[in-house]
Amino acid sequence: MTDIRVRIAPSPSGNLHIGTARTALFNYLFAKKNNGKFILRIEDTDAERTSQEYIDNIFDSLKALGLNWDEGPDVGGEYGPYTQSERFDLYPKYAQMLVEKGFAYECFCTPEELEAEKEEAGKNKQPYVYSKKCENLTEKQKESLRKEGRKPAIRFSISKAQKAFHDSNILAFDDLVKGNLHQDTSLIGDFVIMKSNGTPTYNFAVVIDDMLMKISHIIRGEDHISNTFKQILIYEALGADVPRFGHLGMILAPDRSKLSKRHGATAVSEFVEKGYLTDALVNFVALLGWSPSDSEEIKTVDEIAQDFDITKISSSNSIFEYDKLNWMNGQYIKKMDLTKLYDYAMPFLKKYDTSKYTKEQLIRILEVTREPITTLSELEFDTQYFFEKPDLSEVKELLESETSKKVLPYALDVINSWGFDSEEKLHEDMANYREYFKAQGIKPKETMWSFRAAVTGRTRGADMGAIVYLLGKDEIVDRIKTALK
RNA sequence: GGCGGUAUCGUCUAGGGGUCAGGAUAGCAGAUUCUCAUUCUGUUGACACGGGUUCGAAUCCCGUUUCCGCUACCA
Repeated sequence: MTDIRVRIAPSPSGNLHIGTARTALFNYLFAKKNNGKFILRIEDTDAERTSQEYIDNIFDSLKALGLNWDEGPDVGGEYGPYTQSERFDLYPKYAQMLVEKGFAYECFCTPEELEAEKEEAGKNKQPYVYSKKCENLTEKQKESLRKEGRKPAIRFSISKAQKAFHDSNILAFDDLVKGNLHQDTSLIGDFVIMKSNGTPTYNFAVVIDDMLMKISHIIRGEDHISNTFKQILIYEALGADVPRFGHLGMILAPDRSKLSKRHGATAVSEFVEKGYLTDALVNFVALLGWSPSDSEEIKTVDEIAQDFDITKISSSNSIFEYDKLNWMNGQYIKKMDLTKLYDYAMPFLKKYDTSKYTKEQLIRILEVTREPITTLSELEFDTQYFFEKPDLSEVKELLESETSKKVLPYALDVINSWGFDSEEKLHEDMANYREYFKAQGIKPKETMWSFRAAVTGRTRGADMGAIVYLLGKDEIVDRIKTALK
């Protein structure tokens, strides 16, 4: 059996898209499950849209997701270079080989001529396929065209390849996720493989690269299905082994359109900026199409890899809804190691002067505020009262209530006896404080509402004992006094 | 338009000739807690449609429809 080698080949014309991340994940999982190699190739043929910033973003995002590659531009490998722009000298000779074998030919058509063909087809309501008028040009004709100053593109002859390797017009292959797929290739026009400027087109470059990099399985989005037929024919014409293909359904926005900026975040890095954990992101995105054989949905990438079977992936599109992502992210936040949480959370607390607390105290703050949150970005609001005086406008009414008028002054009376040197003691003291009013018919809940409102300006939040402990006696007294004014 | 793909709760999905069509999330209801949070419990909710085949179809077949993609000298 040949070595399993898969790849992800993003084009650095933007930050790493969540959809690309999912494709990368499935490739990674497939490689891990089958002891294969996962390869990263940067397809930067389109120089105008490429930037180093995007390349870095792709590297960083993939790493953050834990999708480490075995071969790639930075780590190298046997089949480099792994950046397409560094491979430009490779393509012409393969194109030439195809021309010599009769599977490709020079095309001198101008954009205007091509445009006219298309218009004509449109007028007659016929699907457009290239007319092949350059396929049988004589040397003489080519020479005179060249003299006119025309630079030829190279087109691939679909019909010749199809005839050479197949009995009918039908080209079929067995897709790893979709099963048998087929297409009448007489409906496909001869497409350009080398542009007149000497650079390869996508469909040609991928085949050459995948062939040279010995890619055994190509797992990608179903938007590539129609390209697959063209690519298979190129492999065959080149005399290369045809890899296995697997086409994944797309990720759609809730309105069933392509996931785009107007739906919110699209890049992995944007999700991270919004407070999503890469562990949660990767877990969530795996569940779009894949489902675990047991009922446990929260799993690490390694655990998923154990259970992964490309064949059992859903072949339909799936919609990206935040509901479940949010829930899952919350689960990860709740279970996260506290020092790790500290590292991840601090960037979201930039707005505040955190220097008045020790690292241990800050960790405690995070520990007591993490429970209800869904994204790390909520931390800014939820920890606000630890760093700033509370805004009492939202709880004005509550503070003016009868309960508050009894409960708050009394707190001031007894607070000196509270055990501020330990959180545990404070909990007891506050329990007694609640009991005192409970005896007077005020529910513990109500007592705490007033107290919490005075101290934090909120009606809900972290454990009150922890808040009082972390803020300290003087601050609490000061806040209650302010609230009573 | 042509070609290709797709179809199970709102969403992600499991299953698949005879199941109360299962789970997760969201929703709703209740319980616990100092907290309209968390957690826990319960609950609403689906086989796109029309024809076949069959004792029996959500499952198999045919057709329709939906939605998605492709239809470049972009990738």
